[in-house]
Amino acid sequence: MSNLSKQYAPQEIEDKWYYFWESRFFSPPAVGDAERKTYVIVMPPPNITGRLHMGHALDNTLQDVIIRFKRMQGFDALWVPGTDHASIATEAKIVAQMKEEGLTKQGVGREGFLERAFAWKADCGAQITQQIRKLGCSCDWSRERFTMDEGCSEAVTRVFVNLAERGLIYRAERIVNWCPYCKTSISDIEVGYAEENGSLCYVAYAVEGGGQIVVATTRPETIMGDTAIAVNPADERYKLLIGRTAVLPVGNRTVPIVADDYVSMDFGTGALKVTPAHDPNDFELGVRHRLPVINVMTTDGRINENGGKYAGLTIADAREAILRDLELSGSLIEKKSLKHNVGKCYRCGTIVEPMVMLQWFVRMQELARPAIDVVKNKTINFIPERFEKVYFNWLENIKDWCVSRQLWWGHRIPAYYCTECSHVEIASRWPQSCSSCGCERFAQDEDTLDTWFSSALWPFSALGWPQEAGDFKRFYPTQTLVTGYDIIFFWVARMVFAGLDQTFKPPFQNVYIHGLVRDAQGRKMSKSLGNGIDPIEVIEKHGADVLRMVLVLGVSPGNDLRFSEEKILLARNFANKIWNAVRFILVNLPGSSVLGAALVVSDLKTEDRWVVGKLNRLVCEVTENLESFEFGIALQKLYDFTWDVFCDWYIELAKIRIKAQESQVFDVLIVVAKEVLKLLHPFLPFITEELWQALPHDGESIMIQPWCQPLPGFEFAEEIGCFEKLIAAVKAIRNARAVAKIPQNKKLLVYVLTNEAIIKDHPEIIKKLGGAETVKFCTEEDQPVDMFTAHTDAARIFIELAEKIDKEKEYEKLSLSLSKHKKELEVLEKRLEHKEIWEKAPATAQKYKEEMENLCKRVCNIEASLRQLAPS
RNA sequence: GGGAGCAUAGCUCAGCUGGUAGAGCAUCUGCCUUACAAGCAGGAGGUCACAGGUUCGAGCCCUGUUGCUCCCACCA
Repeated sequence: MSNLSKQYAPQEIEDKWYYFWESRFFSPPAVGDAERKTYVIVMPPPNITGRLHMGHALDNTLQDVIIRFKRMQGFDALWVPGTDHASIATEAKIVAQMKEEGLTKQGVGREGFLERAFAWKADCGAQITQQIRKLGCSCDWSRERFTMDEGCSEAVTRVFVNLAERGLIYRAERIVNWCPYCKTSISDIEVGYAEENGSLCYVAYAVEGGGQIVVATTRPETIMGDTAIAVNPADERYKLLIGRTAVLPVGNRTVPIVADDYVSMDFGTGALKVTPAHDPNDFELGVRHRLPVINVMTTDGRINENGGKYAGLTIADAREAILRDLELSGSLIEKKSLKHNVGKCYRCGTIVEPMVMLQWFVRMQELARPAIDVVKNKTINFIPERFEKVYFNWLENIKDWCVSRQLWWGHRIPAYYCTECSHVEIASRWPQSCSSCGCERFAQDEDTLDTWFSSALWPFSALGWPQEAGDFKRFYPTQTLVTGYDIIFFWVARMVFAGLDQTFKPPFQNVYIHGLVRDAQGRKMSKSLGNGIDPIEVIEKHGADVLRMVLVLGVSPGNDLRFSEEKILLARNFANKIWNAVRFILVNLPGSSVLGAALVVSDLKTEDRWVVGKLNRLVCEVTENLESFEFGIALQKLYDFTWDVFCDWYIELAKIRIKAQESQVFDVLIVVAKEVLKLLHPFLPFITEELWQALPHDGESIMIQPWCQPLPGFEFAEEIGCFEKLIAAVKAIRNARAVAKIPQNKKLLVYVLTNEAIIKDHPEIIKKLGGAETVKFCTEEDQPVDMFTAHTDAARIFIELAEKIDKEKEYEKLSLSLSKHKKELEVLEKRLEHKEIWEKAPATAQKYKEEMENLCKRVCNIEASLRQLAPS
């Protein structure tokens, strides 16, 4: 089989192999051999809001690398794929889609809306799973899940009911973040703060019985919601006013002046208008002083009927109108510009309004504790470790979680209100009768749950929980979670506490955190910038392996990654390199003989031992790197070995033997190539499969080959060092040629003076790789005098020049390099002078000593040459 | 206000537990050597941000400084 094209064409092979694998190897049995260990990853489910972006490609590539590696290591490796209903994001998309058709949510009704949503899910979900396939992900599609499928929904209901029974879920009027655009409450972490220019208005309130009090506010439009003015009890300026009442400058209502430590005396005037309905701190203050709560806003971001004459205005308009009125009435004392932070909805960017509303909350304090502990005691490891801090910081300062959303797309809250007595039943099924009044008519809560509520259960709900048998039993808890640092709070922390609380086990052992994919300029890829690169386009142009390589090469845990055209070329060239290396073997392969046989030490030639020994080291290193999630380093080492050791040296060496009709070299070529392909397979699954299949092989597929093991007895530590002396000699010749400016196509006459057998025994290697026509070995006595000289530790090399050398120049040059080497020697000597190095780092000391010896030899060589050249 | 990350060749970045600074691209020189010009060989290019400290030895550890980025908190 040698009909491979000169250049690698991924388009022709990828789909073929994917479907070959999918039907055979992705799905480990639910009831397995007890001896076989499992390794499980549950895929972070992509939102069904659109196409996959580069972040998904990175996330999934890393997971596929791990899962393929573990599968080859002999684990029953399971990777569960799925998609997320992404309630708020998806609902927004569907609303937008309906708007184009002139429809509204209310118009089509809840049923009609859900019908559309499920159709959207079917469509978008299928597209996403197709894209994941294109990437080459070896996940088990027979176990594909969706956060709103029957099982996951059951899990959600069950957890909600369970938490409610234990008093960990409650419904209450609390201040929440309201997005007037999405028309739903959102949790604290779904609000992003950005600094904006605003103004701080100083507004005078008349005090009953005379005088006035001036407050500073950034939100004059909420004055109608004021229910107090607060001052610090220690503030001498206001001591006499505490307990009196003030009159609102608009609307004429009176409010008490209260004292509270919360108020800082040095901000503004030291007096604070208290609006419990629209500010979290004011709400707390209101609770302490039993202040009434007056909501002045509607859910779509306007002033409501409590706002009197301003009712119906948008918040921005109301602010202008009130300021105008305050100015007219003389109440507006001053307006200073002030930079302050404004909260915006994570999804749509609309300014979020804090509002008091009746919502459902999860009591977090008690749930957070165990989640902190499992990371503290290393039951769960973050990679890199530093993200633990972020995690602890959040959980240690946790606030209750608002989980109800005023949306339709999601898990409907399993709370049922008795239509007679309003009693609430929380149950997994529609209740039979009211436990309070006995009547049988109920209305279910209209709200749905925060999308992250179901995400929190994903590691176990995706494995079949609450069904305890089957997949859940065999595969839970999982081993590794791979995700980005941007969702540590949103998701990771919540999975940990939900898993511990519901299954009594941590849901995973390792949390591998990766960064964001940025563009070539280092900017975040985003829709608004239009700088996003579609992973599928890259795959179509260059193949999935190239995309995967770009994403893994240079990736390091927790760090962002730049994506550039330059890297694509690097990866493409590498794919082409391996392709051609194997093609070289195949086109030269002698026809009939059985090749790629197991290697026998005694049969191996010196360069074979060198390459096999290097491969052995590579296997150890790459395995270690993969075990510790150092993917970028592992791939870099594979790149270096493949290109430098295997292609540039070993294949070049093999050519000599192929020309001599030796067939045993093919055993080594094939064995090394296949081992490298196996090591590369987790990273580049398609090309490695294609090439592995093209080489003589046993077995169905590379993806189920046992992972490479270092071969005992094939370390060849000494042989490697020895052979590298020969390499150094060849390099010295090449170098000398370049320095002497002899073009490549001109063959050289080379003399070599050496005591090393490895060099003396391989004139053919020096000829072929050094570009020499003739190689002659000489001794001290008969060494040539008028030739260009180069030095290695082990040899002195003379090459014939087109012109006679300038002895003086040559002498100068050699003297220079001699002094350089002597300086190096001095440095080493100095280091070894200190006794401590021998005690603390004997290996290093030994290395230095050897280096010194080599350097000494080289210095001797140069000195000898100098004597030859010396003007008499 | 609190925390984190980054600063290494012209550019983009690697560099694990301290042991003589690496890759790709770009650049320069020479090669179409029958696996690959998406290639081969060779070269040039670095006070590892700055200042101290620990150590026989620091890109790596400690302290401080500067610059950039991010996250969290949110005194109206």
